[in-house]
Amino acid sequence: MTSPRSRPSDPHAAASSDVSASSASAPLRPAKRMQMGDIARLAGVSIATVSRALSGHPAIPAATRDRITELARSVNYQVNVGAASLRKRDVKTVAVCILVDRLQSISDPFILSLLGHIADALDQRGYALLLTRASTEQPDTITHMVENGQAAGVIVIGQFIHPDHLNAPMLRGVPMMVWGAALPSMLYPVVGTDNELGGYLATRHLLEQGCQRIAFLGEHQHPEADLRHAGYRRAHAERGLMPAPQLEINSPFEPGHTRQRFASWLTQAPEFDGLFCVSDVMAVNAIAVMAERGIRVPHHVKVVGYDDVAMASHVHPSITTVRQPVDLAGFALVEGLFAMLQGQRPDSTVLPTVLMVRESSSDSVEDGTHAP
Amino acid sequence: MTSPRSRPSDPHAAASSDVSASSASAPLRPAKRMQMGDIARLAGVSIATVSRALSGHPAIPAATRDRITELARSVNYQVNVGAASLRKRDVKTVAVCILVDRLQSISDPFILSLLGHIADALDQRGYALLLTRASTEQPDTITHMVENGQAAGVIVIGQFIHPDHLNAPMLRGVPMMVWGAALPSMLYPVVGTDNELGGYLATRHLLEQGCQRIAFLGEHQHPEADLRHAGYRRAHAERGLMPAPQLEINSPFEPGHTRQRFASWLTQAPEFDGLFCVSDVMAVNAIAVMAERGIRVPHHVKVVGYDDVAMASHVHPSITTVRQPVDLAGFALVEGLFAMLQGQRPDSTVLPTVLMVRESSSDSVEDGTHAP
DNA sequence: TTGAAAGCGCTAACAC
DNA sequence: GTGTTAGCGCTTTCAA
Repeated sequence: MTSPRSRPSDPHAAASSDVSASSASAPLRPAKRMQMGDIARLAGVSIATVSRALSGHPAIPAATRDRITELARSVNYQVNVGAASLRKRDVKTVAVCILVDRLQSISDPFILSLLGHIADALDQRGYALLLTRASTEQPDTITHMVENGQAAGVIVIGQFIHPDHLNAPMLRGVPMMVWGAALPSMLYPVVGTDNELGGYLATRHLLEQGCQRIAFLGEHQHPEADLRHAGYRRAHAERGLMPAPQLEINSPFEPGHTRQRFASWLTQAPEFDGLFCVSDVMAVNAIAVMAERGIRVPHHVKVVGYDDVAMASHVHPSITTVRQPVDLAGFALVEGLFAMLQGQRPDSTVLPTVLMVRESSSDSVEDGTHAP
Repeated sequence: MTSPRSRPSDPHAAASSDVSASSASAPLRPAKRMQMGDIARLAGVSIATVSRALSGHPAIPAATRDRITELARSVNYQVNVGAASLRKRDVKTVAVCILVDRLQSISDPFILSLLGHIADALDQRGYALLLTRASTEQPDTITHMVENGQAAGVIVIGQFIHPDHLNAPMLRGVPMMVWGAALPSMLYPVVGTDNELGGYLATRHLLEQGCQRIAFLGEHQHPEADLRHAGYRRAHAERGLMPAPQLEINSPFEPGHTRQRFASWLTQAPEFDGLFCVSDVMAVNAIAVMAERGIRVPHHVKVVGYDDVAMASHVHPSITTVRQPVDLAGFALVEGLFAMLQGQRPDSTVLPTVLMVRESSSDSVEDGTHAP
C-alpha cells in the first residue's frame, strides 16, 4: 500500500474522509473461497466424509480425521457457518440489544463493561455476538433478530420507560433475557441487582455519615432509578425522616442533561449536604458542577454514585458507590438465555449489591468495601 | 435461586440471594416459524412471487406487492437471512474485531464510543454488526470471520504491538479496515488521526502555558502512543529543548497499571510541571494519584490527555485533550470497508485532530476549542 | 407478469 | 467406515 498520507497542513481543513477514492495499486485478489468439495477431492474422499471428519464424528477413524483436518487447515478452509446453520436449523449466534430511549448513542461505560462480560460468556459457549440497538420507535428489532434467523435468542440491555414494551417479544416466543429491574408486570426473566436495596444502602450510608439533607439525582420514570429512589425513601423513613421534594432532581441519564439540570437546580437549591446519584457518570458530572461553584466533595456535600464503573475509583475524589457485579451479570444473562433455548423457563436473578465506600462520602476513609 | 430445573451455574452461588419472578407462568410457546411457502399458500401465489414481492422486484405490480407485504407482516413473517445469504452468496454482516493485547477485557470508553459510531454507520447501510475480539494468541479470528462466511469484511479496532500481525488477513484477501496509526509496514488501509501532530499540539500547548519540564505517560511499544511521543519530542526540539529521559513514564493502557506505575514513578520523580498522557483515562488516573499526594492540577502540574472521551469534559478539573473525531472515524471505517467490498483499494485516512483546551492545563480558561 | 426448477454449501439419514 | 442422496429456506434463471 501507499505510505501513510502526508499530514494535512491545517488539521481543520483536513476533513479528508474521501476514502472511496481508491488507488489502483495491487488488485485485491478475489480470494477464491474453498469449499468442502475441494477438500474432498484433495483428500480423495467424499464430501460426507470431510463433513464428518471436520465435525469429529465418531465413525471416522482418528487417522483420516487428522489427515483431513490437517489438509483443511493447510489450505485455510473453514466450514461455511451459514450453510451449516441452515442445514442444522441451529444458529450459534446471540443478539445483544442495547435499548436507547431517545435515540441517543450509547455512552455509559457501564454498558461497555457489561457487554464485555456477555461477550466473554458467549465466547466460552462458542456463540457469536450480534450487536444491535433498539429504540422506542423501533422496538421490533428484538423480535426480528430471532424471527429472521440471525440469532437464536436475545439479551436486552437497558429498559424502556415502559418495560411492558418488552413483553411483546416474549409473547411471540422469542428466547430473551433482560438486564434490569424486576417488576411484577414483566413476563420475561431479568437479571439485575436489588435496586431498592442499593438505594437504601447508599442513603443509609449518607445518613450515617451525618448528612441531614440528602438530594436525589435520577430519573423517576426509569424503573431501576425509581427503585433506587424507593430505597432512598426507605432509609429516610427508617429514621422517621422524609426528604423534602425540593431535594429530588429529576434528570435523564445523559451526561449533558444531567449537568444542565443539576446546575440549574443548584441556583435555587435548598441547603443540602448529601447527594445520591443513580449512576457514577451522573456523580462525576455533579461533582464537577459543584466544584465549579466552590462546593467541595466530601467537605460540603457527600456523594454516593451507582454501578462502580472503573472511573468511580479512578477519579478524585474517588466515588463511593453501589457496586453492580457486571461479571456475574454477564454470566447469568447468558446462562439464562441458554436455559431458555433449551425450553426452560429460568427465574429472574437478583445479584448481590455492595456499597463501596470511598472518598466522596467520608473525609478520611480509605478505599474499601463496606458490606450491607 | 430456587428454580426447579434451570439453575444457572452461578460461580458465586452463595452470593445470589433473591428470586422475584415467576416460574411456570407464561408457557413458552414453540413459535412455529413461518416460511415463504406458507405466505405463498396464504396469498395463492407461488414462492417465487412472494420472494419477488418481498424484495421489491419491479416485475411485480404494486397491488400484489402490497398485498403480499401486508400479509407477511400480519403473520409476522420475516425472510430468513441465513438462507437468503447462502443463495445470494452475499452476507450483510460486518465483523468488528476489538484487539486485546493481554487478554484483558475492553474497558476504555473511547472504544465504546467508536463502536457506537461504527454501529450507526453500519445500521444505515443495512448491515449487521458481529462483535468479536482477538488477542495476540488468537489473531486468526479476523480471517476466520470472513472465511467461514459469517461476515463480509472486518473492522479492526486497536492495534497490536506489532501491527504486522494484521498484514496476514489482508494478504489472504480479507476485506478489512483498521482504526489506528498508519505505519509504513502496513499493507492494510487505516483510519486514524495524526498521532504525531496530536502529540505535538498537546506538548506545544503545555510549553506555551509555561511548562518547563513535561512528563510523558504512555506505552512506547504501542504504535499510536509512540507517534504521540514523537510529536512530544518534536515540540520540544522546535524550541531547542530535549526532554529528560526520566520524564518518560512507560505504562500500558490499563488503568490499574497506570496508577501503579505513575505512583511509583512519583516517589522518585524529577521535578515536573507538565504531563502529557496518551489517553484521557490515563490522565484522569494520573490526576487522582497526584491529588492524593497534594499535587494540584493545573496549579502545580498542567495536564493534557488524549481522545476527548465524554468523561474528559465532565470531570473536575476538566481535561485538556486532543480530540479524536469518533463520529468521522466510524463513518470512514465503514465507507472504506464498503469500498473494499467493491473491489477497490481505499487509501488510509487521516482525520483532523484538534486540541481542546480545558481546565487541566490553564488556571483560568473556559472550556473551548483552541486551534493549533 | 408469474411459475417451475435448479441450486447456494452443508449435514444427516439411509444405504452399502 | 464411507458414499449417495435428499433436503435446510431462499433467489433466480428460464420458460410460459
